[in-house]
Amino acid sequence: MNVLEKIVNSVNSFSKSERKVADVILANPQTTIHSSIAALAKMADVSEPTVNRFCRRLDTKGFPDFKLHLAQSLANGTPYVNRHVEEEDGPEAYTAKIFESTMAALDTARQRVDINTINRAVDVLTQAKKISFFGLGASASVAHDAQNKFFRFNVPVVCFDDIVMQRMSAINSAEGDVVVCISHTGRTKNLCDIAAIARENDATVIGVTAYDSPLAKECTLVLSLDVPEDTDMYMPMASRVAQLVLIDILATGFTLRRGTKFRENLKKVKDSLRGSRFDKKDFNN
Amino acid sequence: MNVLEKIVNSVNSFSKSERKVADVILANPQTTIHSSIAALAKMADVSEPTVNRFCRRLDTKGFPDFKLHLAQSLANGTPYVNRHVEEEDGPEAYTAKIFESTMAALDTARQRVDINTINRAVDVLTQAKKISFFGLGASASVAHDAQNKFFRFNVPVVCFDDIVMQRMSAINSAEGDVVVCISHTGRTKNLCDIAAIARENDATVIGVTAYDSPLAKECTLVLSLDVPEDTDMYMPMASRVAQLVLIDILATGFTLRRGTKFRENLKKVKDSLRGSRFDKKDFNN
DNA sequence: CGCGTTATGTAATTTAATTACAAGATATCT
DNA sequence: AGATATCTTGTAATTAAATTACATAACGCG
Repeated sequence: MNVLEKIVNSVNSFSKSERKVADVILANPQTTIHSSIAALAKMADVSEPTVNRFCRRLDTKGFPDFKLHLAQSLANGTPYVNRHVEEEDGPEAYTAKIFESTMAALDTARQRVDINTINRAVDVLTQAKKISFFGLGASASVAHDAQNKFFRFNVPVVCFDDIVMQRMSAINSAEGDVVVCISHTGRTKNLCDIAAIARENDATVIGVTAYDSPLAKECTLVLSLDVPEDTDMYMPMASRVAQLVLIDILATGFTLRRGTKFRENLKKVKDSLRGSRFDKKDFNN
Repeated sequence: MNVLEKIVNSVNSFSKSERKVADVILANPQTTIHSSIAALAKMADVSEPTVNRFCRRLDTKGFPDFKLHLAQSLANGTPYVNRHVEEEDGPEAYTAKIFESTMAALDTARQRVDINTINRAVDVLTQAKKISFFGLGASASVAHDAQNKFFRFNVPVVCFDDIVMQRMSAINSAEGDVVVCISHTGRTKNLCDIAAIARENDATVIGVTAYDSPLAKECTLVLSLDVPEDTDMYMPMASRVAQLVLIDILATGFTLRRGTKFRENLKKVKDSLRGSRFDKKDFNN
């Protein structure tokens, strides 16, 4: 694990003064690696030995060794760490934290996602007679987004964020149909029911949800992300971004599988939007 | 240029002893970063000042600084870059590329976003009598997501992805109302109209859109992201993720501005979801 | 071959980091 | 509540590391 993450993770096992050191380092990591122990101690308003003890607590040999590790962390591909937003944060602070936490979450997701399952999901999707995306609450917007993407592929795709519609749709599903159920926790009862109903009717059910959750058990294929979420905010943020990226990946896999001539079809859809736009370049939405 | 490359490049401009130092470092770079100047001098069979001079020749402040640079080189930072998906990419390749491109986009967005505007947007939102989120196409799901977030704050919030509804809503807006228009390009004619109508009716219009676009011109406040987009896929991907993160930031700023007691209210909303869930831990959607 | 220039090493100095210890704070138990 | 133990933290002393200043050696060139 890299030192930056380690600091963030063990932030509660720190003492008051160590905490001060951690804050200063996290706030200006670049400055830290070019500072002496004395300078850092002064910035954090603690004594030099405290800084030293802080370094040792993180399993480094001492301050110079700590700086080395820190330098590597910063240079590494994962400079982003999940940092919690705090009460007294100003706009710069929370903006930076949210961007960084999201990037950190995506990095984690990338490492944990199972490529084989993705590949199989793409397989199933490309052969689907009909694709349905179901989500509730925050996951509903992910489902909508998925619909927007797959709709461009000229395949029958529906999306419902209404339990009754979802239920009706699930009951009417048949072999060859693919149902994608999206839920961060995988514990939304209604959605579990939908998944079960769809499977009883021989549809293939793909779950974009937590590993080992009740919903996961109802699915044919589970794409789990297991992204750490900032519970302080009481809102799904990073997890939902990861879900969206996963959808992007499925959509991309889909187009690649369908080949070049299919891509031309995509371009046609995009061009069709041009009429609704003001001139200059071309682009979507 | 990283230090390792620099050593290799300037290997012929070195003196005999410096060359010895370079050889030792190139042979065991990992060892070097954990050695003292004395140890390295001994390994290279030169004096300590020679090592020091070697470091300075490479434009570092001295030996410790050189070790820092070397450590960073070794961490071989593959920072996130926007890598385009290609026809022949397999599942691992396109999965990695999409994750990385998205992270790169977020990184760009973070650097370009204007904190002042964010702060002002949060200001306006906290004082809003009513908040409306409008988007079309792919941006509609971003608008939905925003609604889902702000709805938890117990403020009057609406979201329409239908031009007619948007239009009616815009016409009925009044001073103190805030309208958020979301569009990647900012060239969707219908949305520009909506923004203009809302402003004519004294609403504050926040645009989450491209800088200097037709839509931007109609807005009171413009939050531009200017994220590079992979045009090959003909789908908005990274841009929409950046928009979502921006919404997260606005929502976070909102809750922070409203203070602690308000956060308890948020928790209440979250807890209310519990009944619809299977047990174990608690979380959203 | 001798002079000037550059390269290198030795020893002194300075700077930085660590250790040892003591005082203060905090928790725990009676 | 008070006393004792434990954990934190800081001050001062010590040690280690790096840098500088200077001297000597190697090398190139007329």
